[in-house]
Amino acid sequence: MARAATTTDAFNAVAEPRRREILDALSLGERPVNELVDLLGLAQPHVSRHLRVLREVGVVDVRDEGRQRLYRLNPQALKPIHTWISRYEHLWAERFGLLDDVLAGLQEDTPQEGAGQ
Amino acid sequence: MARAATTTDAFNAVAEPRRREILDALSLGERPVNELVDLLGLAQPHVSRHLRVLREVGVVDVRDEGRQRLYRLNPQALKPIHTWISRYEHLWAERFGLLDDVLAGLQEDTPQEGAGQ
DNA sequence: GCATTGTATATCCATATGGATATGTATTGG
DNA sequence: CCAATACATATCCATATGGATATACAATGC
Repeated sequence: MARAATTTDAFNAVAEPRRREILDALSLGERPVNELVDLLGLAQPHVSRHLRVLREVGVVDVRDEGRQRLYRLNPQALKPIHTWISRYEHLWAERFGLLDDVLAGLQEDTPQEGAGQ
Repeated sequence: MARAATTTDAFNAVAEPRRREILDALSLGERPVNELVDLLGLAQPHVSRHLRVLREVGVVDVRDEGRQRLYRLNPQALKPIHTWISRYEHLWAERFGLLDDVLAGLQEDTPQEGAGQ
């Protein structure tokens, strides 16, 4: 079996930097393909293809406006990524590691200092 | 040009579900390859290969212990993912969209209600 | 030293990628 | 109806994936 398709899920879709750039651009508001082409400096067919991938995983939506197609971010579809990665967030917090939290919970009176690296 | 290598960055590395499973397992503590093989139900060479990818992007570290190799999570390397995705977090919060925040900032006295999806 | 255990590496293979380019389709204007 | 604009789709191609399997290497025990 080969590598999972980019259209499998949001994780695979946003692994491509260009597609993240597209999402970043769309986070500022709806945009036609044209503008994205300019912003990314890619050929139009490439941008259209990237948009297709993003659409297939539900990360963007489209709307027809005359002969333009306005793409719009659908942030809900990014939620699983955030949910997953958030599990790890506390591990790189100021206080390093789990142990500090555990200890702090056990003896809640001892003042603490950030052991930030 | 083909798709970026899985070893290009953390984004590409964690696009593979099995590798996320490995990281989830390692978030509970250091583990030898053996245990990961059991946990994932994959063939040992596959697990070793996944671990290589994760190691190349710096998401895990290894330590030799006798004839075992103990893998350990290096959460720092996941930070870029969290940083990126966090840009979008507020978009799926209770209050939907940016506008609410902007308006709330401008007129800080008007009480607000959740404009739930 | 040799077998055993624990991992890593080296093939083989089907698949889909992403860039390039050409062309198809839809909307607007004359 | 034809040209122009705005996108989408259809190739072609090199590449590396991830699973399978066999094998190499390294440490331990006898």
